[in-house]
Amino acid sequence: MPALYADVALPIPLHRTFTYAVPEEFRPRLTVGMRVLVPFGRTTQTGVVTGFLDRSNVPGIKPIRDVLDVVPTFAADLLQLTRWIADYYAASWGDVLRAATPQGLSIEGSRTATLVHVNVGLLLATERLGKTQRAILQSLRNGVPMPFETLRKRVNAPTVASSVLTLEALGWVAVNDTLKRPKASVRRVPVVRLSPAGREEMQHLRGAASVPRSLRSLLSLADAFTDAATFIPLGEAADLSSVSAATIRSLSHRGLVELEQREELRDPYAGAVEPPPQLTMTERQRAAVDSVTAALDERTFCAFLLHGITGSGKTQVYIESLRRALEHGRTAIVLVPEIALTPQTVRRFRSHFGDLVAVMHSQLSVGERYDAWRRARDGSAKIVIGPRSAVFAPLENLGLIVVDEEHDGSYKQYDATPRYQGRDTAIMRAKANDAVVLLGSATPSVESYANALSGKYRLLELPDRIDDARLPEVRLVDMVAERKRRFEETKKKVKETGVPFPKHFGPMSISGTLQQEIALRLERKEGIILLQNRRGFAHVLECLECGYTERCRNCDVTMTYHLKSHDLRCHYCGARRPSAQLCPSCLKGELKQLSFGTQQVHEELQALFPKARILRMDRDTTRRKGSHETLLRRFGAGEADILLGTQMVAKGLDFPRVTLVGVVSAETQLLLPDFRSAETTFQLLTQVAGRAGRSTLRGEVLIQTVQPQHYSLRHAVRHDYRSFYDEEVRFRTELRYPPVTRLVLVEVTGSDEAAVQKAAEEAARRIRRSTFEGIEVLGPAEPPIPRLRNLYRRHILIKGDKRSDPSGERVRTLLAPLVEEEGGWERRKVRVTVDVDPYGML
DNA sequence: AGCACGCCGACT
DNA sequence: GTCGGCGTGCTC
Repeated sequence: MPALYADVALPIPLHRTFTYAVPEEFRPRLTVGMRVLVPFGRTTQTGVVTGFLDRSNVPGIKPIRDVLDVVPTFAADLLQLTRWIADYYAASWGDVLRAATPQGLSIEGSRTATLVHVNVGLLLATERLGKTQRAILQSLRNGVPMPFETLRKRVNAPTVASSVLTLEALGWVAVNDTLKRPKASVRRVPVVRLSPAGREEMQHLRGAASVPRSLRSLLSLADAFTDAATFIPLGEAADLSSVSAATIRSLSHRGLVELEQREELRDPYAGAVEPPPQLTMTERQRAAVDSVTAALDERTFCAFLLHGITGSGKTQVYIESLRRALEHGRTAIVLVPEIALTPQTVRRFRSHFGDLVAVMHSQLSVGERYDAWRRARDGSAKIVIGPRSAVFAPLENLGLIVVDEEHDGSYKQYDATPRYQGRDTAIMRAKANDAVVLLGSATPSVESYANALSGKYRLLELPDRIDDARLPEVRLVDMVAERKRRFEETKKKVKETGVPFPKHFGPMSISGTLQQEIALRLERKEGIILLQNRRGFAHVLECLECGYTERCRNCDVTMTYHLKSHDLRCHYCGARRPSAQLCPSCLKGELKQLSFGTQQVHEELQALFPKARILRMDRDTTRRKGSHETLLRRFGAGEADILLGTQMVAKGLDFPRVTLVGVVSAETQLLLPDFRSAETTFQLLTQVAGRAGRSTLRGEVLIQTVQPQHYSLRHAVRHDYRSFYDEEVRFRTELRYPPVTRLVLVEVTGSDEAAVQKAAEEAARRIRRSTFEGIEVLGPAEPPIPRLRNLYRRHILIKGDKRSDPSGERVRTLLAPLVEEEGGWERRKVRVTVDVDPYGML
């Protein structure tokens, strides 16, 4: 018997479900995983049915207003997975489900206000009304219903509801509950073909001496069809035959052609199919594929870590493994870092699997994304490729999940709930589906490599480059020594020639060594890539006398100097300020730029090599959609000699002509106040080094640094991941960081610093009250960026021993007093966010 | 997260 | 005396 009540998860930060009555009419067809429209307070929400009940003693139960699905949006495995995310990452189930729903599928209730009173002018003239109320009446004066949200923006008020409702009580305004249509829908196009009658008529006409005027169009139309039985789009038929769409429609009225509406799938990557290149695998690659295949055969969960150096052919292993999964009649997901999801990546998979591949990408339109999701669900797509959120692809019979560049930080959502890790979620999903996970990287995360060494994952290694190309030679350039040398040289020159000593002997970003190598490549017409990462940490103005730096008044970080506009900008909140010439602190020194961003390096390079063609690639030059692609293509085509940019250049394409990679300063990454900085430095350097010398030409990499003795750099020079790992894991163990511990970062923010501090102390007290063996609670502390977008911040860091608490269950009990008591203390003037397994901790 | 209810300062 | 500020509590 169908149940009377349903539990519904709602996209609100309350960690529980709500019970609704299921009206008679919905009972036969409503199932778990379907989206429903429910009344909630004074609003309407889209929720997901998570279970059924035969009885409930919740007082004042309301009925479900509508059922939005015919087929459940969430199959059982996805419901379970989202539940796990909610539990593990301390988020509400409804919020997780919303994150897993294709964009545009949710329906939001919205209230609209309509003017009822006839004469606004009279009201405004005669009645005594508040400012907001007057503005509302003004906005509504033309009688068109307006959603509260629009109204709120129009009158520029923080909230508009109470004022409108007052006006409603006075009888001047009517309030209606309306629903916004979902943005994504199925697109249909008319298609046409000749009907049997039409085909018969054609036979007659072809034999006939003269064609009646009324049938001439049929004759021309027939040319458009290569095959009488298949439908072609109406527009196409009209174009090919020069018969207007209206005429074709009239032919259909006479029964000579058939018109139908066909669902069309919006696919921006359509036609990107190329014949696959011949696959000849190395012994190692074959062994890796065989291991994956064996696990697929067994139909049990198994996780592999594929450690393959750059250029070792990891993608081929992915492709062959995917092929095997498909042969087993199973489906697959390929997760890639957001930045790597380029048309080239897609084309590579499309060339092997054609239309069986569906692409999910945040840059697709809502409709395109919805169609990709639909193709996954109805089984017409067997492989879904996409970033983090593609882990929620509604595939049935999932056999394989590939996580490319598994160490990449973009798998962790850090800026919104749920703060989940896509790679770890993939592992949980595979586990629940008896599927195989293949994590691939040239520089595995310390966490994953530890799992591989402990036997939790199986390690597959590709230690050789596929084309037998040699790894590039990597050299460190000691910038301290370099500066000293340059100082001595200048001094000598001053002595010899008598020219005055330069007024500002500021640091230069390009060392003599790097300069020489660049000159050599320019002469040989070989490509050069220069990396200068972290825009926000460069371009800083410092006082030459006292070392003062200009800081943002909202965010308390050093501001960045922009050459074009000659002003200072905050990288975080976007605030601008003109830059002072004289130090406002000591009033003596001059403010000068002591470190470098891509723009500064660009200018210096151009001065050193006036003839060199330099392409700059950073967030400023790639803001426009597709410009990233264009820049890479231009460089690849040899339109420029030097590609200069931020981390983006490390993840681009392979350019055979590149023989020199220069890292302007390893410190920009290494000096970040984060426990992972050595790891991310090693990863970045290895990755960018991999850009050099993929062809027959041997590549060379120069890394400029002030601490050439640092282990991260030393091991990067020798391409020695394992030694780096050993040293890094020792440091992590000593300081009790992952992988030996599990971190939970509790952040308290608010505009009242004292309140933030107080709330943070209270939060820390509550956490400590229930602490237990193996748990360490640090803080509250001021984070490296103590103020962001005018909000003060405090961090509390929880370190939990992973061995005694492998699932994180026990650590979660500590968070209960923070997340369960939604009201009360934390609602005051501060916000508390919980980030389990955080990435950056700035 | 919204939204409503309710209690205190600045305006007619 | 009211308007509307935000602190507090609730939503099936």
